[in-house]
Amino acid sequence: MSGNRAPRNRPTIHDVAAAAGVSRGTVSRALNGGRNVSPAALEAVLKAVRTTGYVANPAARSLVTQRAHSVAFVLTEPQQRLFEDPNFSILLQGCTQELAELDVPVLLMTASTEVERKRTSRFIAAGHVDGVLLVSSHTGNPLLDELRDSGIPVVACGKPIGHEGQVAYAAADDRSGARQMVEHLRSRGRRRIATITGPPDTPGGVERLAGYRDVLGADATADLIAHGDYSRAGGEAAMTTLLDRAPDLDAVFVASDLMAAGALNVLHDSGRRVPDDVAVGGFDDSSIATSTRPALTTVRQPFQRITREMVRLLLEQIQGEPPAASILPTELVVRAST
Amino acid sequence: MSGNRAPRNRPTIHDVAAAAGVSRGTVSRALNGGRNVSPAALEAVLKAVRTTGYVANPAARSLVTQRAHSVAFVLTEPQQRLFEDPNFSILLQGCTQELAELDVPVLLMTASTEVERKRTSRFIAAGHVDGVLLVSSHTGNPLLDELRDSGIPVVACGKPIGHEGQVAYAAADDRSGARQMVEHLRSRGRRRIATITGPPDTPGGVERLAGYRDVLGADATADLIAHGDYSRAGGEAAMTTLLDRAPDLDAVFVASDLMAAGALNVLHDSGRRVPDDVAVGGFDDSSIATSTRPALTTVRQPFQRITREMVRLLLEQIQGEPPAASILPTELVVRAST
DNA sequence: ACAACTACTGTGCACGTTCACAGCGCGGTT
DNA sequence: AACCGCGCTGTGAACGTGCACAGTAGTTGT
Repeated sequence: MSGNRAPRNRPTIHDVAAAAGVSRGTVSRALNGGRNVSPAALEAVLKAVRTTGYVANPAARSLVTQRAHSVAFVLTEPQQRLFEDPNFSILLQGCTQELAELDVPVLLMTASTEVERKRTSRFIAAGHVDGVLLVSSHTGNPLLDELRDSGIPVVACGKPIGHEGQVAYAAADDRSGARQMVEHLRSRGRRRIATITGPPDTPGGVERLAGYRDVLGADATADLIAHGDYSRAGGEAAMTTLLDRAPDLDAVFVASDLMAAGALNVLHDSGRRVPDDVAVGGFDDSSIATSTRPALTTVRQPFQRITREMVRLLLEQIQGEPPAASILPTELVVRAST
Repeated sequence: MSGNRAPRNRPTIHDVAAAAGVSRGTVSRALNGGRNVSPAALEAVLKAVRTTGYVANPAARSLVTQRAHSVAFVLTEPQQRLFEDPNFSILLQGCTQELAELDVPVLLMTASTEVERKRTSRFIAAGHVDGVLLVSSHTGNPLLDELRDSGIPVVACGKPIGHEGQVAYAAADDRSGARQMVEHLRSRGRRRIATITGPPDTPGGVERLAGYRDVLGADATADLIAHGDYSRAGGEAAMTTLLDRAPDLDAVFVASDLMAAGALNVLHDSGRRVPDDVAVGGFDDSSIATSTRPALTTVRQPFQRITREMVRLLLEQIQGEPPAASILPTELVVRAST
């Protein structure tokens, strides 16, 4: 299968021990924690490590410690999302950076198709990683059940509908964030406030709609509510539907910035001015929000805190603690579109 | 350091051997390749694997095979790029998918700061991965030298300036692509064709400018050339400079779609119509190209082929073959902006 | 009949590390 | 004098796998 293998000249812990004039055990102790090692031995070991260029073999360490020292970042969404919606990139980048500081590498895996899901599931069950960061908005994916059954620590991003209390997660306070936005639109004097929601099988789809209803009550009539799928095209389609059903609307709360960008295009094409005729509010405060024309008023998700919490919750579970949840506050960011 | 460890109930190859009534060696042979195994033994092993739920321990396997069975995807750019510029996401997604089919996971690592570079370098030197996919446009990063010295297989994305012939790489034919675009602009009757380049220490910055000069010759005067940094803001700044220096320009070839999006905004704000007053051509054909107004004429980079070649070149090197290069053709995509 | 070959199987070893245990010298207490 | 605890150290035993080697039985060739 492989070609001729080069003679491995990598120094082992034996070489370091010999160079330092101590035993393997002392070298190991000196490098891991350093308890019960005399200053003289410690110095000799460190010097020997420097001269030999020794680096511990991760496979050998994993074999005995039963720890992979790595975690998986699993995306169950269609892969296209990874590069259309900046949210996923931000989450990935945040988690990677957070974990890199702890010297824990991140394995990127996808599970959007049946084949991929099986592969990923088998891979994780093989013990290749110590834990899983699961980014999956849609519910009903059997991967979460499989992971839970295999007993591996998991942290979801966003409330895992149907698994609350069983699976750890970190999420923004979607409902309260939606309330902030709709109240803001009202305070601007808007009375016919429509909404474009996320898919009803996602926490963002459910919670942000609930926040919208909290504020509008009976004013939240069915003609003012259209469903999107978090894609730009979905936002365009939903906005078209809304204009058709309620041409007199004077504001739209859109459940994601990407969909809001699509909605802005449709509003522009219909001849309406934003915000003069129609105010538009987004959700996420992703990089898109500042590049639309006009710049988007939106609800900032604290992504940095979310990724930090995801990592913390995962490491806690790896240490043996039970799964917990973290819900983080959002912030209204007012720009030119409202 | 860790809590109380659960009693490992994971079945080992011993358990499978016992259940199948054969020896460990036979199980190993049956699962790897299956040469010299009797049909009866093979079936017994497969059945035992099913009943026990056995999955090979990757650490133990790596320890003996001296292979990590994983590769690293290393990004040396500022991290912000990962989620602002869709190109990186596409490369990452493509490589991940390509490798997933071979059951090779991808470790995502960054090396934008000094600390990160050292960490990544040390990590790779530890033998945690079999090879490196290096996405680094800027030259002069010492990581490439470090990796080469450590003898690990590396494939760069884009020609590694100053390392040609030493490091394998896959890249689009930037120069020829730029020629295609500038010739297209000329064929539309444009005569004052400006360009916004990439940074001069990147292959795209150098080659695409060279292609522009190939076509324009003496018409490529200095006032028509502005430098960008592949960011949207950089595109805006460069476009502003160009309009200031050459207000009579009637076309711009921009070395990336993201910068072109920025340029479009500036042109719009200056009251110019695209393409009536100024034609705009981009480069990449990233997802941005279809979401600008008007949609962007651009040069398509064959990202799928690039990632496929990167993976192929890497696997080849891991098998012991010398580093090679792959240069792939581009394609002009005409939309509304020219 | 004997040797040689083929197809298959079992066993020992090595991979490089961590961990538990035992041993050591030393000073202080019983 | 015997004992104990303490800080430090070396040693053997895993961890689970793949591979080289030797060995077996059956078939073929001379």
